[in-house]
Amino acid sequence: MTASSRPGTTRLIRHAPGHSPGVFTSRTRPMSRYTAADIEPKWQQAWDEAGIFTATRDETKPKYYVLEMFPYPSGRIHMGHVRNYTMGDVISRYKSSCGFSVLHPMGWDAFGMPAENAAMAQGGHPGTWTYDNIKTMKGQMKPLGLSIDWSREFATCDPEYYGQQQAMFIDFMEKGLVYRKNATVNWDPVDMTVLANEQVIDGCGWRSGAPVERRDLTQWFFKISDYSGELLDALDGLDNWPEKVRTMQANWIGRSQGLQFSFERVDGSDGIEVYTTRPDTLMGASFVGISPDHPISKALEAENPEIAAQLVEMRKGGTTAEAIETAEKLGYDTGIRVKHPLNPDWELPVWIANFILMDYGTGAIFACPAHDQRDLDFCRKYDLPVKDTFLSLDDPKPVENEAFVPPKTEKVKWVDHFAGLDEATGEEAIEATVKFAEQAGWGKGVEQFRLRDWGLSRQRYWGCPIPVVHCDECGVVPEKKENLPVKLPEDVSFDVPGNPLDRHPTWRDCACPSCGKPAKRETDTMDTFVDSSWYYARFTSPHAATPTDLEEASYWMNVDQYIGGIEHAILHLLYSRFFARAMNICGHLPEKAREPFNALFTQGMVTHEMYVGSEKIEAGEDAETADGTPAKLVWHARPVYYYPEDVVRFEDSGKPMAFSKKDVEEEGLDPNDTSSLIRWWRAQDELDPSDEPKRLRVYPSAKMSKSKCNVVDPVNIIDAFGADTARWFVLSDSPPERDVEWTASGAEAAAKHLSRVFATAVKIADMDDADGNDEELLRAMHKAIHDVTMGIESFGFNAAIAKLYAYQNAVSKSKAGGKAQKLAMRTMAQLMSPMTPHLSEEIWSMLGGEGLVAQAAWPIADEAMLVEDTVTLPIQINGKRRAEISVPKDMAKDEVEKLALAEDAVVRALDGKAPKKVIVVPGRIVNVVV
RNA sequence: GCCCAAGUGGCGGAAUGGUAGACGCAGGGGAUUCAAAAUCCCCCGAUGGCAACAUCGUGUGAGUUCGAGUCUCACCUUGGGCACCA
Repeated sequence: MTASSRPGTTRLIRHAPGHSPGVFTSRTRPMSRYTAADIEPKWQQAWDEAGIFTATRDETKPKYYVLEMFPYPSGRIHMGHVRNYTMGDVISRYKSSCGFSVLHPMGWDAFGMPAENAAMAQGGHPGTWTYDNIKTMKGQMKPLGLSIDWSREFATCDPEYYGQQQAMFIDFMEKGLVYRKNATVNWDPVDMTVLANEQVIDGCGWRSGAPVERRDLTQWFFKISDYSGELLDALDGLDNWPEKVRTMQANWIGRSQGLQFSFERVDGSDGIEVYTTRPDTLMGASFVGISPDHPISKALEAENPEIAAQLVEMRKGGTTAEAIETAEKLGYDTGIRVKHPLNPDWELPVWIANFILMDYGTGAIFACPAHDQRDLDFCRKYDLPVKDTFLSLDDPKPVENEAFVPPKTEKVKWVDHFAGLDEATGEEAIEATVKFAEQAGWGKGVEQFRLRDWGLSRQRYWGCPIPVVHCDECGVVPEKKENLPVKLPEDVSFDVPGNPLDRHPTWRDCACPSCGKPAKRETDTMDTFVDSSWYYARFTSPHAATPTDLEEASYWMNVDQYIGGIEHAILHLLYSRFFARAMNICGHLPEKAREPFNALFTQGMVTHEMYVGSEKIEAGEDAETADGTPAKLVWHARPVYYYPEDVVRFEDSGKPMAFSKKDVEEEGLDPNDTSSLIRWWRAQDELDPSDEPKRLRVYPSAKMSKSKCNVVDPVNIIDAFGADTARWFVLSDSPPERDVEWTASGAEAAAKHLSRVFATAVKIADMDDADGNDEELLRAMHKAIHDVTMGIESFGFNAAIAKLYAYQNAVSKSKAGGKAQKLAMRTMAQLMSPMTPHLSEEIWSMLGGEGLVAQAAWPIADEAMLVEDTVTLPIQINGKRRAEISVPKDMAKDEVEKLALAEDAVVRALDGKAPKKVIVVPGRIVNVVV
């Protein structure tokens, strides 16, 4: 019945008439062995010719927009890209099979510093570097067979794109969403540019890593802080975002509720506004503190050199985490006195204190040392009074050198207060106090946010020019929209630091859009995060003459599934959420797109073992060591990283061993002969255990990085195994949100599996269409359909792949008739097609599938086939499995119970007594309690 | 310091409150081969036992439940985020 498998013989490959793109007929060499290099280009061409990835607006179908975070064109794709885009591709292809009209675009986040750095280092123009890189990377991505609509591709450095960004900037200006102000900014001394607060990490530039300096500059800002409350509240609705990302954004926006009020000055001049989240501790006030950058501090500084000197000292403090932790509290008594709002006879001193930030709240506070550690440290240092306002109920002792700061939900006893009960929680007391102050009219409850406006000016060349003009007569005027784009000049040099636009001989010169007189262009360009804040919207109409085409945007938005790295949890995603709102206000996006990403998935990294050896190096001849020995006699080791391909790796009793391939070959050993390698290594170990310079240390799971040499180039993998293997591997093994460790054996296992599937398909294609013995296989098929579908739907790609392994085992062992086997194998092709699209097409056509598998409707599992007629029920005794019985699936409960109680193990356990209780869960389990 | 997430074999990891360890890797045994590679088949948590089987077992300790990897509380460890934000 089953035709014998004859490897090496050619086979006829059938395909349905009428569904044959040209490439089908050109197929000349049916294969018996899986050769990705032959299969993959062929099907990519077939997809191209059929144009199946071109997104088309089809009002009769539901739409689905899949987006992966677009790449920076650094020059080469890496495994992280492969993993990211493969996940998106699985979703995209799956949704397409399910009947959705899918949009799956790709573009380039192309502005930014590296292009300028390259220009500085090796000459040339940043644009040339960027577009060359894009070409290379696109060339590397194409072989992956991604279902991307390349007709929508753009780079953010295309004038068509950034021109629309400029148009939108002008719209934002009109709506009051952009403004210019003089501000103390974060200046990166290496990149010679300004950074947003979000881009300063531990006091250092996010890109350069250099400690950030403070500078006063006139800068452009987006009014993102107007949306603090909305951006925070809307997080609750983002059910399909990772909890982690929502928490990070909520912390970043940082809402607090408090009381704002003014301390009247004893000398009658303007009062001092303060903000506090603990107004209930007002009776414990010790002094009023103002920031060194507070207007009062600045005024005093101008007239008093002693204060000026003190302030220089106070502002010095570093911004790094350790610096803040160890920073000493510094203060200066201004001599100013203010009145306590509840008792005009109670005077408080006003101190300038280095720990008070100007840009949070009002830049001024009242200090309650008993219940705030910072205030307490300050008061102890300058010998200011410390007064308890409440005590612990359990341990009511006054504060010494540790402030008493219980959770706001803990009930405490109040010793001095003016509103609320004698025993109350902090929360209750705060509420009562705010109410009291508002009624008395001296204060009001306010909401404060940590989020500040987004400074977007950058003093760089390779970015989107800010489309405004500075006119002596008219001031700052937006460029006319018909003059857009304001293009970057081509003739620039990077031989000196600073902004080439500033020193360009003519680029700045222009006519004032308002009065027509000679004027100067703005030379700042936009932060590159602006470019990535709306690209998802542009993809819906990438060639429109306006930023978006509202009709297209209304159809395609929102992004149904966004996929990217966790590193963008705050910056990019917060800015994009703001931009979507601003674009809605300007009419570029529909109301529903104010929250642009319906679902977000953050994928893990691809890691690889790291191989580290050491090299003994001689110190410089002139150097001397501490004890005076000439340095050239001193040896020390320097870590040396090895590329995986230069390493011979094997395991000795499960312990990973690695040696440099060069060393092994010099020893005259065969790198593939593990047993002699182990003998060699063990012998070496016994002879001279102290000297093992040749053995490399193996560190697992390090993020792939060029400097650590633990990179695997996707191009090499595709050359060696094919795209389908690379795709299959990055999805298997680890859950997508976690890191996946790239291992050579894992990649080989993936390749082997695909070969097995192919071989099974070849064998089945040769069978005749006989019936018989089909039941078991059909059940396995429907179970696979069910399980794989569930896996994809829930982002459990690794689980879906495991089910496909199991299904392959079932199919290859099946004794069913040819007809059933062919159906089973076609279904295999369909279920695998989101992950391994090329191999799936090959198998599909080999087995007479109609058209392209990429266009076939996703199979639906028959529920009836998922339930077995007879089930194996485990029998538990007191919750421990002790036996099992096989029964018809719908056997009555008491029948099952009778059978269970007759089991040997149960009889033994009962020892003649009656069971206390018997639980029968139909089709699941029986538990006997004795 | 505050907030969040995760701890399961030698390894990556599966498990709607219902047979813990699916699937893969590594390892062991066998078939095929002159031999090897490739391929195919079997075994593979720990302890005891020739075996049937028994006992233990999902970071630690308690709890809820007929039944807990899964739910609750406390703790430990690791990873991540925030942090002089009043």
